[in-house]
Amino acid sequence: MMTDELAENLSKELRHLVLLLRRAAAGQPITSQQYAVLGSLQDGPRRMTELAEEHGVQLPTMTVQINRLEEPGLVARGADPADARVRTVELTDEGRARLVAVRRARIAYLSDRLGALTQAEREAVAAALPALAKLGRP
Amino acid sequence: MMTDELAENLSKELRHLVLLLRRAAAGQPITSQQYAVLGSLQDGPRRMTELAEEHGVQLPTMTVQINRLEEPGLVARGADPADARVRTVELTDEGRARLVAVRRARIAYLSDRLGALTQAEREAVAAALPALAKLGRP
DNA sequence: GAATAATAGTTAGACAGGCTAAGTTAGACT
DNA sequence: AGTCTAACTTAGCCTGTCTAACTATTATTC
Repeated sequence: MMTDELAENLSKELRHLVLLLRRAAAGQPITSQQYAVLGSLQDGPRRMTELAEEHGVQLPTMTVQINRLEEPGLVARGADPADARVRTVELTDEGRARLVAVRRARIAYLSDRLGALTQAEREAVAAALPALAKLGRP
Repeated sequence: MMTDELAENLSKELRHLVLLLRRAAAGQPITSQQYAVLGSLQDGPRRMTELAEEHGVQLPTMTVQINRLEEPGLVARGADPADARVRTVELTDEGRARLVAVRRARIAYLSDRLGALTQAEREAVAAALPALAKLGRP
């Protein structure tokens, strides 16, 4: 297999990316997961099932996540008028503000880190992003 | 800043990579972190402090990790003859076997996923790996 | 149309992974 | 000898994840 060597190298580097992610999230008022969930809500209300699927977790996990975002008022639960079993979730104004602030901080951090690369390295990262995105969602 | 747009896109894709990592680790006999720690031991014994630093965690976290690897006999603790405060950790034969098996499974999974990309996409990923590695360790 | 299935969520209990604070033991340094 | 520092471990807390079991609602089927 031609891809085996690449797979091996990719496997080694995934750990570094986890560390990068940890550092990018450090010191922020919400966790990386909470940020991701808020991001899913920015274009309007979603149902629990959708959110769970989108984030690759089971429903109970999403219930817990949403509980923890609801408690400080970052999201609000609603109901689907067409189906009383369904709970919808949407951003509050405060949640939206938080999302924007955290996004800004994250981008600033990554931008700073990217600044430590050479121009060629940045271009290589940019060129690989679509493929990495594709890898992540089977 | 020129890098801001790249940072924004990278930020978006990091989540997909987390999912990739989760899937690559799913169904294996040890967790992703445990695998990473075993990997650090393959070239010989290490001290706790080294391991913690290398994995970007605090010492107590590594203590717990090693406890969980020691209990099923995948690693063994030893002593440093020169300094009685230091604990060393090394792979057992079983730990080494486990490491090899999990590595093989991970690579097989990633190789399979990479097979779903085009040749050009694989090349883009390969070209970006060094830069991604550099990003992850500041 | 009542009984049964399936669907959407939640609750409860378990475990890994991470942290800080505090304790222990051993070396280093006046 | 006495104090300071270093290397670990222990304890307690939190997040993130899971499965199993429960509730409530909708869909199906006879």
